[in-house]
Amino acid sequence: MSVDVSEPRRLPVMADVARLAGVSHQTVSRVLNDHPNVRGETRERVLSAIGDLGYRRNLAARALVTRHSRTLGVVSFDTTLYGPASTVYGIEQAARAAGYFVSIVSLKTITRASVLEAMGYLTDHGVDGIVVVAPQRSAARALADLPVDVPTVAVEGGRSGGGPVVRVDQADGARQAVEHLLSLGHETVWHVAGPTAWLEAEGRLRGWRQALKAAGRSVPEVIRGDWSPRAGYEAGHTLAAVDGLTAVFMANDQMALGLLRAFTELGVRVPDDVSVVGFDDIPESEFFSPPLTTLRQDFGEVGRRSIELLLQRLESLPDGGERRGLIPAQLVVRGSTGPINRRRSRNR
Amino acid sequence: MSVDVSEPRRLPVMADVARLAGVSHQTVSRVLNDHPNVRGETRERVLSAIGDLGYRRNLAARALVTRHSRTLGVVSFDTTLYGPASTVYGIEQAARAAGYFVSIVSLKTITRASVLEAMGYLTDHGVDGIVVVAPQRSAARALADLPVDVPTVAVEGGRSGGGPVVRVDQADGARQAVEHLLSLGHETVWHVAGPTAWLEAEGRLRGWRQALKAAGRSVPEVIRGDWSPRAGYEAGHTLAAVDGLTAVFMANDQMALGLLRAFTELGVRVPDDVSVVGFDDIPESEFFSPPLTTLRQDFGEVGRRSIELLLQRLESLPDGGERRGLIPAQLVVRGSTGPINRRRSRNR
DNA sequence: GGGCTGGATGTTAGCGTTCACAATGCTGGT
DNA sequence: ACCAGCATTGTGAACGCTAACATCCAGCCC
Repeated sequence: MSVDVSEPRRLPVMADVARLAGVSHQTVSRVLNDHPNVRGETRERVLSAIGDLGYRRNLAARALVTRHSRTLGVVSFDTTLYGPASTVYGIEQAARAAGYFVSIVSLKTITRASVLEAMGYLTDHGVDGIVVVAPQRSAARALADLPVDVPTVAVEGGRSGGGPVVRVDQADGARQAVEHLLSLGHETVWHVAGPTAWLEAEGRLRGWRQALKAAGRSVPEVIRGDWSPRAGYEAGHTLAAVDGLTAVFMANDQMALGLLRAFTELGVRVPDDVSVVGFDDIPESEFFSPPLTTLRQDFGEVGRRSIELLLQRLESLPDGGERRGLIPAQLVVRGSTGPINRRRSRNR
Repeated sequence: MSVDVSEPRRLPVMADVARLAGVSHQTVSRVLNDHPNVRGETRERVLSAIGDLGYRRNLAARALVTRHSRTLGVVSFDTTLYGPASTVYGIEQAARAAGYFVSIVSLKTITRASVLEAMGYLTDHGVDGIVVVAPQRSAARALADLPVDVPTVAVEGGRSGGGPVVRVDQADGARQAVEHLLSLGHETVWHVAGPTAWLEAEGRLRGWRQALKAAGRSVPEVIRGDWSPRAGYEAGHTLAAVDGLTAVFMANDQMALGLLRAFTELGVRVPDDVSVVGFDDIPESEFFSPPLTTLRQDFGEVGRRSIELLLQRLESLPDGGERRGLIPAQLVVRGSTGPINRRRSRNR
């Protein structure tokens, strides 16, 4: 009795396809790479041999000789947060649409060393380009004097080195928030900012301050948070004790949520007593109590633009002159802001 | 006048290191791969040559000959959502800790075809193993009869094929939710479920139903949502009209938020009139109004366990016998649940 | 001291692809 | 009828690494 010990057959390689189609391996390669000079009938024959064998080309071998991998690297900080997660998602979709693959490194902490290590890791793996989504000051600095020679695009990185940067216009968003509140009759606007290490936090802070100054209003003391709802909650307790407070601009929606919670506990009514504006427009914001007025950031567009810029450099496409993508934030007015109520009867 | 046209110098390769260190390239390879039989002094020499030249090994060449890439693939659905994002994050951290790299494919829609395409894409790129984070029924089916021969682990996939699966014990979580509510004196518990296509939704639904039956309670009609806050909001309007309603178990926190919003608008007090339990414990839940009682899923642990199982298969580590990781959900009691209030005076 | 063991190192041959160049055959203009 | 020119196809040599085998030499036992 002979058992059918099927050979541990290797996966088919180009030579196998060539043999079956009765051509040389080079012709197979030409078909695969859409080389123009292949006779239609030959192409058909090769294609059907590929189909029969279930051949798939070995990309490692290809990468070895071409020196590119059609893989893009992404370095990101905390992809658990809505903003980075959405941006990475946008990047991934755009990259794949352009025929690229995406490898990702999520950093727990952003330091010059960790960013550099991540980029080294990615270049070792032969990525053709890198998008760095790391909106902290330290990441921006790490990028500025980069020893790596892989094309790179920064997201929210505002680097000094002049490399391409894609970001949302934070300062302008903050300006819109302030002007919206002032137009409702508020005398001034308080601000709970994000950590100083974050460029986005600084951009929003700057926009807020400038808008107030431009309108000739007093600029209240800045309160700092760490983006978390808890920080907003604590800020809420602080702000509830401020006399004459009527409007607050929170640096992100999560902190706005914490603030709303604190205000609810303390009997501060929104928007009757105090108007609140957030930033990000996370999916939950529309259903806060009250629904949050906030600034929408189009993270998908950020991802797309960064891939676009990266591919421009990679494939030396027509430059378009545009080295920076500045994407506007969009004010979404909901129930958490309203006209100032001068006859309010808050009890503190 | 002679211009110093510096050669477009290639990156150093192993042969360059070998020459500088006065050894053969194979010895360099041995040093790099921690082969035991290299004299200490030789190793030092090689290492310092590597340092001087800034040599980094070419992983494409390595992958070509070894047939592994030390890269793991992740197929995921909508990494914008908190759950998938956290899981992917956990996977990435665990993989990197184990010396693996992570490539990711995010799917917009889950179909058998799209999952298969993603996996083909990943195998083309030579990944050594794949984690599929795609908690829909269709993804589970796609995995069941997989033509690809790469080791795979499913997350939340509960496949019939018997491959390894890591998941949170949804049904048990739902049971905890129901028992918590019953213990507070509620007669029965309504449920707003997720889409039928999602295995998690079905698991929670099953657990809810079984727990009610086990306690001999009536099982109300199921309401379906799509996980979004808006769906919860609409369910809130429906449920506010239900007579005798005192407790609701929402299939996720986002829908719970929408429900809370609807109840606020309609004057239904939580927890005085109705108690509400969510599922997920997103960072925002603690700051809802009121803070949400919910079931915490340890997504990081899910990621770690899935990598652990995958590596077991890849490196044929001691199996541990465990082909499935079942991770318990943990009840977090907050302000949205309370004892039944029989003398309530709701006005409908 | 001769053969044997085993550590340390070198040599050679791929891995599967693309690139550069060569070779072939066909067309058409003169 | 001849040759240029082009489309089509084939040949051989990289790409940079690891695996397998070969070699050398020291130490050891009987």
